[in-house]
Amino acid sequence: MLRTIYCGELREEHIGQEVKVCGWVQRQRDLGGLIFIDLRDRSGIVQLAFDQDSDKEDFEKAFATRSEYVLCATGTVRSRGESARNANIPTGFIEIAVTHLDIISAAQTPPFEIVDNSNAREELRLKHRYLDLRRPELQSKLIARSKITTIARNFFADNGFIDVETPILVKSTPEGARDYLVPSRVHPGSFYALPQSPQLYKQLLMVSGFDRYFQIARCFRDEDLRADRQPEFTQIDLEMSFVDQEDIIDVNERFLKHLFKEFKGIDLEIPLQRMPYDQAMLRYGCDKPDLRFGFEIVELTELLKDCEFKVFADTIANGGKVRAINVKGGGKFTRKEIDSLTDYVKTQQKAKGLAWTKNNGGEISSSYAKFLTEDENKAIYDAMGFENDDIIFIVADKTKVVCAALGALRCEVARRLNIIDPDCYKLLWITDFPMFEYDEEENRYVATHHPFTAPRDEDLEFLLTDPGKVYSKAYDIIINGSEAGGGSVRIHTPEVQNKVFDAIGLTKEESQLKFGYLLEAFKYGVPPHAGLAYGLDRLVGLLLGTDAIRDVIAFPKVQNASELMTECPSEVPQKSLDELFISVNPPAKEE
RNA sequence: GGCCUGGUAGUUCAGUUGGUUAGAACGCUAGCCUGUCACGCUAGAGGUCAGGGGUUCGAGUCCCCUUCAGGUCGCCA
Repeated sequence: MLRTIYCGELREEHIGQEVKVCGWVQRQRDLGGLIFIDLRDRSGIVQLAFDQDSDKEDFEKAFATRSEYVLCATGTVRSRGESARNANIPTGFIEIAVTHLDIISAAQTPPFEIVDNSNAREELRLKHRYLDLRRPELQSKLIARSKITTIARNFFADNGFIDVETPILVKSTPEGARDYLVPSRVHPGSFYALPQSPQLYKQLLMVSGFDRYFQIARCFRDEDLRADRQPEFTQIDLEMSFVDQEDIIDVNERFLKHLFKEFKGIDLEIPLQRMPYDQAMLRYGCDKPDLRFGFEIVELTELLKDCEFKVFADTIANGGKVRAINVKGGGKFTRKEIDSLTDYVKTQQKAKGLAWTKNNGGEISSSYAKFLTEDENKAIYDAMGFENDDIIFIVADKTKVVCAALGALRCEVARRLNIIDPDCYKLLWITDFPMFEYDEEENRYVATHHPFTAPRDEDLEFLLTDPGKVYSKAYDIIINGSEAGGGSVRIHTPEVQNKVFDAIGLTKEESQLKFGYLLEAFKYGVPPHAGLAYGLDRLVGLLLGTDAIRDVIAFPKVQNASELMTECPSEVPQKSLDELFISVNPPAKEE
């Protein structure tokens, strides 16, 4: 071993001891006859000291030392003089009087300084991710992620879950997200897919009788990226047999309580709040409501259906809705700020606009009030609980657009008003999702969750007659307005499974071709089963208070799904393509 | 695929109405300095203003295209 202790672990109790430390040079301070070096490893920083008493050769090495050199130093821990202490760092009361210094590796000046709160642009940092990862801030995030997975592994192991690895090369299932395809050399023209999730394998493990399955599983989706979406991501994936929705919710509430206690020291109150999907859409305009603030959506359609204002009346006459939120403390928004919010709303599902009334210190102004009667305006005030310093935002549009616009707006104003407490965690379950959504482009129903989700028992009769009326036994766990995980009770009879395939327009032949092995397995004795998967990257991000999951992934991809450091994906030699019987038609390039 | 924001020294940025030789801070290099810890002081090097085209007597600045990065809508069963 080159080292006897980590830099950041040294304290006054080590004074007098001879130690060996290794690390990177954070900074060298040359005072002439005296040189200090801050040596950094993952635990922190310790000061190395060199003076006239030091070995002459060591002193010259210390003089030649530059940022990010890798050093190994042997020396004696000594107290710093009373006046020379640095109370700002944990090792600030001691230093190492170096008796032997090895420069293990020199370093070029890095392209950006390795310091926390680095302002260097992310593009550059990602190109040199190994340097960015030297920053304590990023190191602590990955260390935290490791703690969280350890807590999860231990919890689920303690609760009887068995960790099983499922394949990475799987059968392509073109339902849902795009697959990453992997060609097979020994099967020319045939392709594996990378799994979007271990969904069917974990169900088959239930058929096999493992009863409780758990895996920290890498998943892949070839879709566009977002701050909280990477093409490869990690799930904490689990499945249980002989259970229903309540059992899944129970074990996961206990897990979350344990996780929040262990990792954040927060006592989570369980059982958590639950809200059916329809109610969430009505009150918050989305299926992942952020409950850290109010501004609930209020239905005004009935109240305004006979009004003279064409924008509202026509929308209602055409089957649309008029709904509103009351932003407490928004009365002070300037016209400019309101315009900016209007622009923001227009980016949501192409909403047409935003009507508003504000009360700024008793002075009431409005974009629409003059088109309504006094009674109608009064009725809106009453319905909204309109008071001093409030602003009412109204959106009139198709139901879907109203939900999207107001749902996004309430979050946006909360951000702008800066009323979100970063230490506050609001968790809830969203339940009773619609089983199907109608896909306008494909002219058919598609599964909202996935087609193995069980319909509610009471809705079974509508499965083929009126799929739009069917709700499912699906549930999402929402943390601070972010979907941290989701799951469902699964279908476990071939009859129901075939009906669902039928409802989404899959013919017998197609379903046999895509999922035949599952249907076959279901003929041999299936336990009722259900499960859930957490988005680990998002969960870690939420617990660390970062929106961009890039920050909690060691080597993330950028928005066009490439990796700046390795520059993948990349072209391959023609020979590799020939071996796979693949020919590439390059996209037409302009001369 | 659409929309928005950004790209000026190694880094982070400033750069007025289009006008002389494009600046600052940090970093870097060299010298001085025995208690610094964002050490200090002195001097110095460092620029294809993302790339291409256009307007103009003159473009970092205005226009067009391309490209890269970020955000977002579509997409993500």
